Amino acid sequence: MLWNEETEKHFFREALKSFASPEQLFYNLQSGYYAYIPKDFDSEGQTLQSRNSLIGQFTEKWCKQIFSPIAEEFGLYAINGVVCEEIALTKSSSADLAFCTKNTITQKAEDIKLIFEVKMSIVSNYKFEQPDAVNLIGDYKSHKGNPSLLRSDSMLKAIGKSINIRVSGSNANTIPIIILGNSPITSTYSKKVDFLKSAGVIQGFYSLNPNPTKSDFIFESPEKGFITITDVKELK
DNA sequence: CATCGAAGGTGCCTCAAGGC
DNA sequence: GCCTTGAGGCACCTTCGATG
Repeated sequence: MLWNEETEKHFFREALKSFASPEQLFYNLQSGYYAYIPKDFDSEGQTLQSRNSLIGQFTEKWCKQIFSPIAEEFGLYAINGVVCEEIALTKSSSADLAFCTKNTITQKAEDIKLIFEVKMSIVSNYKFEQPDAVNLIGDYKSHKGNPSLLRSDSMLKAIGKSINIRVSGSNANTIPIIILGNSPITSTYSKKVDFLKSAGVIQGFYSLNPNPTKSDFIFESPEKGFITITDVKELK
């Protein structure tokens, strides 16, 4: 299964059940608990920070799970947090996910076959009702937050990290880099992702969320530098 | 045990472009 | 001309790992 609203509800339910308080996961507004600030709502001075790390770790593990069977078919391991000093993957800035020939965190460059950078977050908006109900109240166009690849910051971070790998030495030249998101991109990056692909810097930006909204969205870029994955077969 | 730095993803502010 | 919309950039807070 690719990313959908159930995935997001699952994240909230599991986090609430095992370790997180509602205040860590949702905005606590006067009218209730919200995943994002709905448009036209007052944020009441809040900027939620406590969810960031949690959703970051969740999405990186989620990507590992969905890619593991594919890696195995190629005789490779899908590993989170891969370190390889010679291509700028340090302990503090490791590869979110990578396909490797050996099942270890620290790798030699020649054993890394594919690098993923994960840039995913909660996409739609939800309202939490005590004790454990999480209900969809709108897609990403209905709230103030820009999820995943729709944020310029996220695109710049992904591009910057990829360039950092590319300029670290000749060892990094032949390893493909894929950016994984769960939202579309903005129109202003459509041509840029195609140029990054043709220039050989980043081999693709993939959205693993087939239905981010019921209204219009950018499904793919002209040269397929950005694509929306619609089933697991296509992903392979 | 304390400190520091980096990465995680959020809302706010500004400004330019487009619609009327 | 004014108003709306959206992209870009910034500051923010939390967490975690490395280092002293």
